[in-house]
Amino acid sequence: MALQEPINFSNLQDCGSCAIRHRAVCSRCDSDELVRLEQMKYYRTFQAGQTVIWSGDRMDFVASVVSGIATLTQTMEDGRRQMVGLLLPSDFVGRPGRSTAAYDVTATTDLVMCCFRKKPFEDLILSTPHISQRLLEMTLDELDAAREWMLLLGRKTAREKIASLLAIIARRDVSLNPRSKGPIVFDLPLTREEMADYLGLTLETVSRQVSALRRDGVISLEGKRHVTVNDFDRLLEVAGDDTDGGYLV
Amino acid sequence: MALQEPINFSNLQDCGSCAIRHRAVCSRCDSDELVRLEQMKYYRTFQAGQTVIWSGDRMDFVASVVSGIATLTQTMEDGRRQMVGLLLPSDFVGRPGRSTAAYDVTATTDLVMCCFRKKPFEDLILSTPHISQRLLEMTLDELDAAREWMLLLGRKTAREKIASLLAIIARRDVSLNPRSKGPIVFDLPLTREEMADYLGLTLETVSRQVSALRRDGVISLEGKRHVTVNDFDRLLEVAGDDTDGGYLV
DNA sequence: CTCCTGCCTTGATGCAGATCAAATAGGAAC
DNA sequence: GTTCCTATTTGATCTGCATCAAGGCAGGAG
Repeated sequence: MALQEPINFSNLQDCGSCAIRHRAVCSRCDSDELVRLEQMKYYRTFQAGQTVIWSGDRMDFVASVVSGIATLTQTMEDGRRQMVGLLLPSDFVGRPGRSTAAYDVTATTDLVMCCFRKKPFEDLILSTPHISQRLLEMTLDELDAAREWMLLLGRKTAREKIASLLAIIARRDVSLNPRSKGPIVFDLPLTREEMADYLGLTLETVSRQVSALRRDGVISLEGKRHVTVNDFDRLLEVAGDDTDGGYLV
Repeated sequence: MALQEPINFSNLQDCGSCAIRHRAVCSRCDSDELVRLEQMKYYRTFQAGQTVIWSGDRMDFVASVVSGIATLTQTMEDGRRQMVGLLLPSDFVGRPGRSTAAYDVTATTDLVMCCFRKKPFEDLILSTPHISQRLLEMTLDELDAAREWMLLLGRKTAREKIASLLAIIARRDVSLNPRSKGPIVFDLPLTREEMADYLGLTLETVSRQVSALRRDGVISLEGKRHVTVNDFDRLLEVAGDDTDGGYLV
């Protein structure tokens, strides 16, 4: 098909060559099941900063993040905000059997999502254990992550919170671009304010604690976003995590 | 069988007459599926305060809470504790496909659990969509609850936290013993320290804030555990929750 | 009855992180 | 280059909750 056109995600991409094929909700599907999924899927793109959907809005799709990063946040009436999820490529958005969004979903970077029309998707998972089993597995992983975050929010100090967040991002980065040796280097995908919303802090405290970790030699910074983790074990220690659990996954 | 013996849960109870039959992981099962479940199930009882399992221990069962209340807690090396889940009757414990416990599970009251041997249960859910679909639904509910708790832990004040906890317990109590009118009355199922571990506070702060809510007339206390909610809307307001979402569910 | 013991309350004080305020640093538009 | 504009840093001060420290109270054992 129209190969010379500027890329339009609407119909171009087939599941077989999808970058998240082996990790997303569809990872267990056989080719028949993929055919059915392709019939109900469409791509949507968002620019960094755009809102994907507001909490309470009608939501007639579920989706997988294909590329980019999105956030889930809750907001209180007086404006206090808490980020409750960070969605990375292959993560799933939405809930079968629910008609409205429970959280604000925002594109933190440019974002591509693979959306499935909700009704057909709901019908499909009733007949396709491969999808619902994978979805169960992913949901259980998210529940574990949420509970780990509860420990962070309830009991960790600001310094430990920052170190924990950096450790999580560093881990993810290593798993995506494995480099055999040398310090871990990455760009922060979040602003100071977004970090604050994730960690239950103010942006000033985030800034101060990042500076403190730099002063103490745990990390180095070039510009505001580019981070070098000089000693990952040291970072984990500062994060208050069990050091023995610190394998890079 | 031996009807005159003191009650032994091992073989006595059949699923058909089970109190949580319609809410637990088995709620969608047909009678064939129940027969298979019965073959792999056994009951265990715990006294208030007993530990069901320690984080990291081998866990060769999954289970439903039949009666009583259990807690899930995480502990850091230095002893800081955060409760990450409160398990009520019909709630599910354990994770298919995982061999060790991820959290400490403790009986807060006397507790009866309906345990399923893990390997047979895992085999069963592969062939029984009724169970895995119900489990998915319950896991998604828990994820929502965890995320609501993240907002509480990250952004609410001590006063709001206490009010939120009381509101949750009050809601649950109303849904279990609906009384058409009058103030909501219940016994706290948690000690001040357990409340503190749930809310990310110290027990002293919990005690002070409970006293403050009593002083302000939001609640009344008889003894340390018996609570009367004088005005539920007022309680929700203090909790910082959307008042319009305050229907009793 | 008294003496524990576990749970809870209350008071005094300290400090981590919030809040208020200002300065600085990069980009983008021009 | 200059001028905005936004993100970030840094400083000064305040405050909510933690921490440290005494009791109080109810229930069980003797």
